[in-house]
Amino acid sequence: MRHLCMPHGLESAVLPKFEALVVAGRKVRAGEPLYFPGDRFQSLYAVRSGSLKTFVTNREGREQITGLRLPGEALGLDGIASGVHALSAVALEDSTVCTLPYSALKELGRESTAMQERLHQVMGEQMNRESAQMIVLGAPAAESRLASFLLDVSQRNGLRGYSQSEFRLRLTREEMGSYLGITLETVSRSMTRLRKLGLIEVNAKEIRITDIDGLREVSAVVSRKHDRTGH
Amino acid sequence: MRHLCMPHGLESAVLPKFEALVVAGRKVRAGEPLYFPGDRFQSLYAVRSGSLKTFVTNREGREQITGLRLPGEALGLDGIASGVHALSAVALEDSTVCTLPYSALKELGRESTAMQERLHQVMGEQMNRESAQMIVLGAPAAESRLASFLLDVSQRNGLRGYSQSEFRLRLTREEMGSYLGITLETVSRSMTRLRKLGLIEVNAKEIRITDIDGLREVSAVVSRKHDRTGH
DNA sequence: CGTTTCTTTGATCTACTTCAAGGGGAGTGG
DNA sequence: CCACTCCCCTTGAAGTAGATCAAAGAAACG
Repeated sequence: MRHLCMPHGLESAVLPKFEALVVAGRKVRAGEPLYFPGDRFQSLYAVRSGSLKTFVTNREGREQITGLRLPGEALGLDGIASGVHALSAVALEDSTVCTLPYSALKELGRESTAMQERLHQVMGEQMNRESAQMIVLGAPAAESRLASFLLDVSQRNGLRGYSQSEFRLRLTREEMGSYLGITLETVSRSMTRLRKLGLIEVNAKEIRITDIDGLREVSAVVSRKHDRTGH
Repeated sequence: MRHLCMPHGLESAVLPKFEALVVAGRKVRAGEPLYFPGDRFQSLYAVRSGSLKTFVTNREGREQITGLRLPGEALGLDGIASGVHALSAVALEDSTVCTLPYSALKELGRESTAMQERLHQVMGEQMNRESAQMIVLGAPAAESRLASFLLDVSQRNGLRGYSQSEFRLRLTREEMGSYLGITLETVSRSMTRLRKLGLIEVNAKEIRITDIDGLREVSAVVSRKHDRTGH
């Protein structure tokens, strides 16, 4: 469990203190919120089991998905800037999260360089993940967006020791579409096309990647040429 | 100048130390890089004058713009996670930046709570800015993307005491398009449409917002209905 | 099991891309 | 100071990927 709450790079000296800090895992049922926009930011979370989505809801009530959090990943950073959460976080299935009170985290950061660095690193990763997503959204076509997304999930699964080639994606087609900037129908059709290309197998939410290199190729295709930069 | 290098919320006690830390402003000529992907991450930067773009270049040499940095804004965070910069940063015009060595920044953070919080805040703002951009890219149509972008720049200008209604945008149409996920032609056409709606005046790179509320309306329009969420 | 929600697939429509061509504006060199 | 060049921007015309509308099948859930 400590494993999932703040995995890499912590020197053993701080570990006991760190563990004392972690509030016992909290359960979040499928469909239930972990936090809402406007909630006071008090803690970071780490997903221990299950998965959650983050999103904003606009005036018209449209849900724009901004992220998917898998086991071992951090959650809640969106509150750091203003002290108030900017996003909604809702469980996609029955899940558990560790709670890391921010005040204690800050204190530990002042005591231990490694702890401070680890915290910065987590934030930095979050930033980089978001720019990467901007890149996906910025240019290419629907099919390659979906391919990028599947590769991303696969890779993140692998990072924590789960299967890279087979996983269950709890997002609906509509949620994926929202995340990828396309409609649910286009998600569905792209899924079918990838399946017919022999790159993946799909069984409802169960995804199996059968040709990861092929998928990488699709994800790299810049079908919107968009591209007279010529550098 | 201290003003632009780390403005809000620093208690006076740390200020002298902080100022000692800031390496004298560095000049970057129009078109010149501040850093490249792969460069070792050693410092954060704050734009003092001018403006810069950040971007990644993909295999095919396409430049995908990920951000625009105006005076008073932080730059370089993309290196925190891995110790190596992930993006390119290039000046759009003759600019100056302050250099804030990261190691010293960390140290100061350990000494002063305010300093630590300020650093976290800067990172948090960066994250939130990026999710906001994902939202722009995720759903609506070209015209509202452009409107959102202009409003964003306007608001950021206002935040630092510059004019909210009139500014010079050094990005080319192609760069804006890349940032917004549309082609340069569509940027141009959308610009024309906003002009004909009486919302902005355009003179090459000079932008004047004449009807900010109208612009807000356009930015909120969800023309791709995309939207059967019905929450 | 029946009801609701999600997914797939088809048919049409449209906004944006692509291709193309002309018109500045800024900088450079004569 | 003009002429030349290089970019960048604008606008037009045509093609297309993806949105929208629609309907039926498949899971999920109580």
